Amino acid sequence: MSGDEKSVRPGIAPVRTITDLALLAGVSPGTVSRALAGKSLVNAKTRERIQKLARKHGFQLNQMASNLRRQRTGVVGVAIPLGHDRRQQISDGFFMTLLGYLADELTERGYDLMLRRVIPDQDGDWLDRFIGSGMTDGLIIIGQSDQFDRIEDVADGYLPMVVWGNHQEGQRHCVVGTNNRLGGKLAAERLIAAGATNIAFLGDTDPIEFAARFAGAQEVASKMNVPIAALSTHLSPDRTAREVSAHIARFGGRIDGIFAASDMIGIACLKELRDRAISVPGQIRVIGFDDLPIAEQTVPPLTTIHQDISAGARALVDLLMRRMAGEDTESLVLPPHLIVRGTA
Amino acid sequence: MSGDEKSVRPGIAPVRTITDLALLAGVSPGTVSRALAGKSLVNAKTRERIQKLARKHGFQLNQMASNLRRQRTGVVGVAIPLGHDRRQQISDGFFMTLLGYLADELTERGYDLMLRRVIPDQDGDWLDRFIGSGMTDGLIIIGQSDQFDRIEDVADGYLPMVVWGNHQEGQRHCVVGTNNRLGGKLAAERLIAAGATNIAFLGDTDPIEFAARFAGAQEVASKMNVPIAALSTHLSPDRTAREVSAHIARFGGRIDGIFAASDMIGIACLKELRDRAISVPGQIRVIGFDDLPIAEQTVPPLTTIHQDISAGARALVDLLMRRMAGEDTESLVLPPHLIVRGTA
DNA sequence: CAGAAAAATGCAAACGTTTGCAAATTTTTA
DNA sequence: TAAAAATTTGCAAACGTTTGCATTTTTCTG
Repeated sequence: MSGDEKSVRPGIAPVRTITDLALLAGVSPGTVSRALAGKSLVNAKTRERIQKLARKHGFQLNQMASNLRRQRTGVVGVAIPLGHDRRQQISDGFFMTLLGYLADELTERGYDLMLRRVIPDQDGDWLDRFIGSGMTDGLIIIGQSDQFDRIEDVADGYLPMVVWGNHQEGQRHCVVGTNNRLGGKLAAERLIAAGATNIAFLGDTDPIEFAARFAGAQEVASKMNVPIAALSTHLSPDRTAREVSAHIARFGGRIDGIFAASDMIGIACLKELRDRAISVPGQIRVIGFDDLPIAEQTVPPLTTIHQDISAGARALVDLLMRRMAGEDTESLVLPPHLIVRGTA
Repeated sequence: MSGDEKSVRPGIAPVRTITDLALLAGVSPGTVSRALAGKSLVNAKTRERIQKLARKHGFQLNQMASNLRRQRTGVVGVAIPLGHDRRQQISDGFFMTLLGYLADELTERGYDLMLRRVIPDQDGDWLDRFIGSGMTDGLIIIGQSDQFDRIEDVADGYLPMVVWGNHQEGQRHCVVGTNNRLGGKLAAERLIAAGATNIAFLGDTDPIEFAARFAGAQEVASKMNVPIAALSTHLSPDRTAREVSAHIARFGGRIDGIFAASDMIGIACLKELRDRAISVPGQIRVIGFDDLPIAEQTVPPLTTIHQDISAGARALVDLLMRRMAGEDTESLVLPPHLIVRGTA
C-alpha cells in the first residue's frame, strides 16, 4: 500500500474544476456533471468511475458556480434583528436554543444556514439587502423586534419568508410563535391563584411579543381586580440584574407577584429576592416565560410558561420549505403551557 | 408626490440584472458595475446617476455571480462538530455565547456567517466538504470535539482556518482557546484551599478541552495528596441532570469538593445538592468553568473559572482574517481567571 | 442483420458579474 | 489649435457549473 489514495501529490496538477476531471476521465464536462449529480442519464459504469476519480483527487464542486447556474443556493438566511438591546439575544437562551434547533432542522433537509445579526437603526435597508442578495433561497427572521412594519412591507412581494414572533390579527407575513397573550393570561391567572394581589410585570413592552404577554396578563388582572404594572427591564445580561435590583428595591415591599417576561429575568428576580431575604413564593410569587432547561435548576425551581421551541423550529422550517415551493402558507400559533414548579 | 420612489410598479419590467440597469441608464454593464462598486474609474456624475437609479428600482447585486467572478464569497463558515453529545451545544451557553460574539465580529468586518452543525460520525468527510465547497473564504471551528486528528490533517493544506479549543504541544492547526490545564489547576487549588480533601470531576473527559481541565486538576491534587476522580457527565440538558443526580447519590457522602467541567454542570450540581440538603460550600465545595452570566445568579453564586469569550471571539476572527490574507499565524492561548463567589 | 428505439454522451449556451484592454471622449499642454 | 495626456466608457472574455438539444453509440425487435 503506497497510501496515496485521496492524497493530492504535489507536482501533479490539482483537479479543481469539473473540466479537469473530465479531461482525466476522458469524457466531457457535461458527463462529469451528470455523473457527480448521480443522474441516470449517464452510464452506471462511467458514473462510478468518475465518482471514484473525484474521490481520489479530493474533488469538490464549486458551489458558487453551481448555485449561479441552478439559480438556487441551498442556503437559508436567518436574521436576528436587534432593535432594542444590541446584546439581547446573546444572553437570551431562548433565541439561541431556537437557533440550535433551526440549525438541526435545516441541516437535516440539506440546507445551510446563513446567520446575520441585524441592527435596524444602523441599516434601514437590511431586509431588502438580505432578500435581494441572492445568497439565500429563503429567510427566517427570529423575533420581530421593532421591525414589524418593515417585515409587513416586504411580505407581499417575497414569499419565502417566515418569522418567529407574535401574531397580529390580519397581518400579512407568515409567522410562527407562541400565543403570547394567552401565555400572559395563564401567568396572571396562576399568580393570582397562588395568592398574588399586586403584580409587577418585569420586561420591556416595546417588542410586540412582550407587549402581548403583558396585555394578556393585564386582561386577567383587571378582570380579577388585581393591579398590575409594567416595569421596564431589558435583556442584556449586564442591564437585567441592575434593573431588576432597582425595581425590587423600589417596589418590592408593595408587590406580591412578579410576572417575568422571560426566564432569564425571572432568574434574576429570584436571585435578587433571595439577597433581600424576601421569601418565594411566600412573600412574592414569581412566574417566568419560556421554560428554558435552566428553569428547572433554580431554587426553588421556576414556575413558568412553556414554549415548545423544538416544535416551533420544526414549523418554521416546514412552512419555509412550502413557501419556497410556492405555497402561500398560513401562520401558526402554538399554545403555551403553564408549568407549575416552586415559585408560584 | 406620487410616492413611487423605490416602489416597483407592476407592469414595468423589473430591473434584476446589471444589464437591465445599464439599458435604463444608457451605459454598458461594465460601467454600471464600476459605478455600483464606487470605483473612481467612472465619472462622478454618471456614478451618482446610476446609484440613484439602482436605489429607485430597488436593484440588488446578485452575490452569487459576483462571488463566482471575484473568487471570494464574503462568507466565513462556522462549524460546530458534535462528536460526543448531539445536543450538547444547544444547551451549552458557552458555545452559543461565543457564536453570538463571532457573529458580531464578523458582521463588523463585512462578513457573513455560515453556520453548520456537523455530526462527524455520520459524515466523515465534513471538513473537506466544507472547505472545498467554495462557499466560504475561511473557516472557524468551534470546539475540537473528538476531531482533533482530522483537523490536523487538513491544517497544512488549508490556511484560512482557525479553531476554538485546546492547544497541544506541537500541533499544526491554529487554535484560540483558554489554557484549560491551567484553569483546571486553579480550580483544584481553590477547592483544596477551601478545604476539600476528596474531589470529584464532573464532566466528560473525551473532548480534549475537558481532558485538559481534568489533567490540570489531577496534577494539583496529586501534588497535594488529594484524591480526585472523574465522573462522566454529558452536556445534553436531559442527561446532565440525571447523571449528576446519580453521581451525587453514589458519591455524595464521600466527596467534599466538586470540579464541574462547565458552569451548566455546576448549576445542576448545586440544584442536586440543595435537594439532598447537602450544604454548599459547607459540606461540599463546588467550582464551575466558563463564568457564564448565569453563574452570578445562582444561590450561592457559583465560584468558577472565567474564560474571556469576547476576547476569544475577537482573536478568532482577527487571526482568521490574517490567515485569509495569507499569513501563517500562531495559536493564541488565553489565561483563565479564578472568580471566587459563594460555592468554594 | 437491417432498422428502430433506447441509452449515453457531447456541444454550447446560459447564469450575472467583474475586469483587462482597447476605443472613445474630454481635458490639458505647447 | 493640434497633439499629447488623462479620463471615461465599451467590449468581450472570463468565473465553473448545469442542461436542452443534437449526435453518437448501444440495445432491442422483427
